[in-house]
Amino acid sequence: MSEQETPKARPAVRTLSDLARIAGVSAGTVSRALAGNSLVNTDTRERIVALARDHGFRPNKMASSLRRQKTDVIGIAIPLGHDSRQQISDTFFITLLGHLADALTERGYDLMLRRVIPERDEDWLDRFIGSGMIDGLLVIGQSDQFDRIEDAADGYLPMVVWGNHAEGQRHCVVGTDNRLGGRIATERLIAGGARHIYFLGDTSAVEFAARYAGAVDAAERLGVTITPLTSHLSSDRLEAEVAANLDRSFEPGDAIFAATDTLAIASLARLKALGIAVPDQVRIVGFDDLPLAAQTTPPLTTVRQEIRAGAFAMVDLLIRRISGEDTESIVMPPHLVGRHSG
Amino acid sequence: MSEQETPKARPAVRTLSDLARIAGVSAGTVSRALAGNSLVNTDTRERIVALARDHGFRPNKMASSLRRQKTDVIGIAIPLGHDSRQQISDTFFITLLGHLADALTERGYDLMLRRVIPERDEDWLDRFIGSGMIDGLLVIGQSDQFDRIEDAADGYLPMVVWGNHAEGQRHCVVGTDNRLGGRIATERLIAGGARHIYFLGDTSAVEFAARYAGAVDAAERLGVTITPLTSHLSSDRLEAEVAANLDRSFEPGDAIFAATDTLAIASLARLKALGIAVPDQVRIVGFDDLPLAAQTTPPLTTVRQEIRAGAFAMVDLLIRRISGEDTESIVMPPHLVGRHSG
DNA sequence: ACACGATTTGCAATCGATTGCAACAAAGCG
DNA sequence: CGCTTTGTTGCAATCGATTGCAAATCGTGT
Repeated sequence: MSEQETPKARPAVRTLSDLARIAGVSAGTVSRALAGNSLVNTDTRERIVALARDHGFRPNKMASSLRRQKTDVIGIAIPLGHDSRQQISDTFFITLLGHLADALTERGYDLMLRRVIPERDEDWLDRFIGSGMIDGLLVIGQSDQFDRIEDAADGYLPMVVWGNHAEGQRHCVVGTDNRLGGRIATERLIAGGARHIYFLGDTSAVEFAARYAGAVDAAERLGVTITPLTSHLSSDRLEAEVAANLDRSFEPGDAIFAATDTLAIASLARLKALGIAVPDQVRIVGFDDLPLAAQTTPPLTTVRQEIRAGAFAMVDLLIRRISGEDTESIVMPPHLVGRHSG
Repeated sequence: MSEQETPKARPAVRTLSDLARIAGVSAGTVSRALAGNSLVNTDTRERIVALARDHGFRPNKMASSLRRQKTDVIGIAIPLGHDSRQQISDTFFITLLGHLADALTERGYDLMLRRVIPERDEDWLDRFIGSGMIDGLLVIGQSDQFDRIEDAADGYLPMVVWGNHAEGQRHCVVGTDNRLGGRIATERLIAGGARHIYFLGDTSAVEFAARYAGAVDAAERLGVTITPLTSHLSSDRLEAEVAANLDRSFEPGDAIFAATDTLAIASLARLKALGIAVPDQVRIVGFDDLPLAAQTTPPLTTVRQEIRAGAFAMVDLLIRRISGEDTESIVMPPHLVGRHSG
């Protein structure tokens, strides 16, 4: 077994200079050859490339990054401000992350993921930016860090944020028109006969606050009562909070607008446990249109966000910002997906 | 607005030398001061630390990594071999990723995520390892890359893999005893009256193959028929494949063992659409015990994997490997969670 | 007053790849 | 044949932080 251990017991080619010595050229030439630089003679280049392959040589990325002042790595920060536990597992964020990974990989970037708990680390944004490890930064969700993000954006161009767009904000954001989404969800409920709407969500996150604001717009305009109920997204609290919030007597005309499909699905489960029929006794509308939303009983009526398109837009904007352009934000329209829950 | 733009229009302290000049010391001293090295005078150190804070100075991590030959970054590779699209969104993998992020952050590591499509990139493992960007590597799922992982493990100690453990394998793995899990799932179905079991999953991934093997063990021993049906996990194919696989006439005694809760939940939805009652006409058992499993109708009977414990174990092993120890694999026992679907 | 030890600081090499500039050779031109 | 042009290659500086070793400072003991 240990004698087998040396199929390639060569001195190990670790650096450009090692390879250069073997090839009988200088390190500079090897560097240029591997970079496909046309300055080197074609024969030389092919010989060097072949040698590199044979010896399994890979240039050290740290050294390269240092010299070029470019890492080909994009940072992804997930602030867990208003909800410090485990928001990373929220299906929506994860789906977005998956698509971002797709888009970035396609463009030749690696991604460096960092969970951030702003309460414990005031300095998270500047630290990440200043580390020199990343060429650009994507922030997934503003959480309650809107102001800090604004501050950072003043001095750091290559940053794009997923979240809500506010009038006159300075950082570049991609997201859904949350207020409009809240409005159409609420209008749907009211059109279905709702007279009293409970909003389930955590309004200290700006995205959700905007959905709530939209709901209030519609409710007030149409003369319907609306009551906010705070429910967090962290998986360890979600069920209990939803249960507590729904432990009330519902009357005809009551309805629920959940800030998130995750919350809506938990509500569905809770109501079933309580023996309350959806949508007959209580109507529910969610937000996101996760794949799961179509599979619940009854299938969930929800407001769709275009996650994949959003992810690709974020990457596109970021890359333009990296090259110096000061891009505008993108606000995507939400679409109501009418199914059977509300 | 643009006049406001310079609240701190100082020359910008970007390097150790910049700060050293301001502090009136040498770069070496600054480096030692910021590292908390006791060689420097306490007064000097405090002065330098304060100065660094005032100027928002952050040492360049690339330079540091290069010099120290240590990056404090752990790579996480997600091979999408047997299922190239979007496996990253599989809830199980994502949950694992979340916990890994927790554990690594706690230990002071950053994480670099890389989706890998081995078909398109033969060299993915050595490339990641050889890049010099990471101090260690976690691989989430062996997919169909078992042999390649074995090869790499011979020459690279700091690597831990989530997946299945095979007799005599050389790479360090953390995972559930999939074969045993498959067995107990199947025994449960048979105890409930099943005479013919359909296995839903993709046996080209070793983890799932082991679950199937366990199912076959139990079925053969107890004289029950078992039929494998190939269903992939990628979100774009999953529904159609499950639908196609379940588009058959079920007879009394038929049951389904889904390799994954995700598949089980999709099956539940499909059977409901077909008007087939669970568990009265067909019993179903899943695998993973995702949070969602408790919320389906009927609640899903499944085999639980301890994801969080597994994630922390992986990180623990990895860190010991980074410091040179050659750790053993960890195989965790699966637990049947009996609910109502099977 | 001098030597010696303990602290503290500076100097300069180092990590490995990249790249501007100079050097050199070969080829083209008058 | 001498001179310019084109094509290749080497040399050495550079990115920014770290660290072994030497040097400087201060204090103390004799």
